[in-house]
Amino acid sequence: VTISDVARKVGVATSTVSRALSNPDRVNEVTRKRILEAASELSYRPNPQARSLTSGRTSSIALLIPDVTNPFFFDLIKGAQRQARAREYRLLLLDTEESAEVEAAQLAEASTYADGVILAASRSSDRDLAEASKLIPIVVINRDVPKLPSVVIDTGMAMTQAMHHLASLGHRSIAYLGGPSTSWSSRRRWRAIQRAAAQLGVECHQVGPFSPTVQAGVAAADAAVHLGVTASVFFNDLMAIGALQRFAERGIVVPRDMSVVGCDDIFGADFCDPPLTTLTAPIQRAGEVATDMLLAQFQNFGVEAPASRLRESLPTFLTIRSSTGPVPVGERLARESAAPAASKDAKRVAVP
Amino acid sequence: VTISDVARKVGVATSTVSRALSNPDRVNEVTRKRILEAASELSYRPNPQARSLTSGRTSSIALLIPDVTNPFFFDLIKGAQRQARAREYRLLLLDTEESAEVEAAQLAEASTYADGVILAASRSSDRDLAEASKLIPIVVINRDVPKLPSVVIDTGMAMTQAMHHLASLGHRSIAYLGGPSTSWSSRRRWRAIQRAAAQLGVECHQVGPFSPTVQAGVAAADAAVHLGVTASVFFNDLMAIGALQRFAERGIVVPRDMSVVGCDDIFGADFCDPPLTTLTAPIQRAGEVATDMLLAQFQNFGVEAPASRLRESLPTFLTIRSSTGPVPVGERLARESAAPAASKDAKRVAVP
DNA sequence: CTGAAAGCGCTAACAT
DNA sequence: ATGTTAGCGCTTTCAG
Repeated sequence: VTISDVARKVGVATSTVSRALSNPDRVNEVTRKRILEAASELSYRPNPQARSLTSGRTSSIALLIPDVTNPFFFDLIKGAQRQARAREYRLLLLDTEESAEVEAAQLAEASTYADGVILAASRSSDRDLAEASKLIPIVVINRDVPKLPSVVIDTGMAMTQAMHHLASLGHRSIAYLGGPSTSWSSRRRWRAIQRAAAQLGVECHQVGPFSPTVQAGVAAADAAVHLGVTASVFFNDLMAIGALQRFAERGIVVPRDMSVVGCDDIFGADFCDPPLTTLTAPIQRAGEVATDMLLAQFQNFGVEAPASRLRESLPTFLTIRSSTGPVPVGERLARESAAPAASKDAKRVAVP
Repeated sequence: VTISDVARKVGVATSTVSRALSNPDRVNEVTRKRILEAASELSYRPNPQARSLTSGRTSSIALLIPDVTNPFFFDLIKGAQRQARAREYRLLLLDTEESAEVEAAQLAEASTYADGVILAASRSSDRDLAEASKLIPIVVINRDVPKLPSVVIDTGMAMTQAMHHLASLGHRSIAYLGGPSTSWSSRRRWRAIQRAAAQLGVECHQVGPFSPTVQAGVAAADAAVHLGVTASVFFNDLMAIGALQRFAERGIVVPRDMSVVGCDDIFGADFCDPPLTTLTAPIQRAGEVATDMLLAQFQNFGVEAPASRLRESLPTFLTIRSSTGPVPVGERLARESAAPAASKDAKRVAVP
């Protein structure tokens, strides 16, 4: 059942039916009513393919994600899905498998069947992204590319809070277990840590890179122990959770022997053992905002262009649970006498 | 850049280009090579909309899920996404918001832009599903609809194992905290429990329905306590995890005072406190299999029809962790004298 | 406000 | 093996 079936039934031209459906106000109210009625009687459903062939719009957006099983992205998907649906767009889910090449390929392909792309935690270079953005509107999440609209979850403030929290508990030597080397977020987090550490006069080390997974958290835990720190800040909750298991395995009691800080507050962070002190990120909101920004780019209905912002920054906050605690007094004394003039400079330690 | 640009450049008809791209073996090898070359020089990309307009195929399938944030579905999404990609299909993700109406609407719409639909944990009636399957090929997951291809995760065997496990630990009174009343899976689980209970001579009660969420697990925990059972089997891990938190809150030590069994073995089941004894389900595999079954329906390339199976059953197994343990001897004696002739019949208890 | 007509980019008979 | 010719279902000028 096509548009011409409806046209025939009503006794008008197909173009009138088309208008009645797409530009309701450019057609007489009475005829429109008759058309709508006939359409529903015939249970007519417009063919999206035909529509996009002429209009150029596909009413769907693509969400590119490095790994769909990473719980961090669940809420992102949820947010994007919800907002897309609210705006009558379809959501295509693409997994880039943590690979820049796959990402580029998906991006190019998506440009043929989607109106826009949301790119989460992109692994591509700025150059490639700029290039791709000529093909199709893009919004990046947790990434800062010149000229590209982005939404970033800003962990800076909360990370500073976390460092103060640790310092106030007596920690003087802290490790940052970093994420993938291609991760813009990880670099930012480390910078925030360094800054806070310098200000607080605590020693901090970066170790990594690690894959942002539970599995890698196990290795990261061992690295932290090897460094001899009393507190470890992990790139994300996934790693922190893996580390928690590893610490338990090695008889290292959290938080007595080691304080642990995660990041993101994903599903599970509140019920692991012990519940994780972490940086709570508005992930779902990020998905919604990104979707809105994307749609704003191709929905400028002559509206007084609200000068759609190019960069939306979402704040995080520190959630203190049970994985952080005070440094035992005995240990603190021992450490202080052993390292009377702890360097104030942040150090970078590589792990093979 | 369209197909005719390529045709002009090579000096052939558009149809030849089309063939070279779609039916490579129906065109001379030399010309095909020249066409492919020209295409890549012009960086030609076929227009999927135009293609589907004529061919009728859209190269995309839709995955309908009651709630994208439910971790159970993460792996399902992963499996479907992966397999779709491998078969060069796009995956549209649709959230039905646990509602039969939304599901029906999405299903109808999807039939206009997708080649097929995977329907996970459908909330619709058999009748509606049969109706919908006339519009578009459907594969259902965890559901049994006459004539519709399905993949079910069969928890029956593992549930029996779990009951044996509990019985061997001395439990004689067990609660099943059920899922949504529309959940086919929940009904099946209860049946398996009843059967095993009868065989083992243990008393069992069903309580519910509950929403399959952490939040509802809290309420379910209280219901289990109220029943005075020594072991609770939850519809899924989400509920079990919520219950674990509630038990801790109320000072009920798991597994000393209460044994807890979950279902699915989702992300988190292994690191909650205590780690959950649960029925491990091959969820990702289910997503892959469902995708395969769906694609098989419209990819019958004249192949000797392998009589594609209508029902694929995936086994689960019992994973014993730390949330189940023996009934304390004192308590067992007390119970036995208090209820010397415990009923062998399963009882259903409603909770307001 | 409505109709006629010309495509959008591609595929699929049907010819050759 | 390739070219010709119709469309697929819809939108969109351009005329009335």
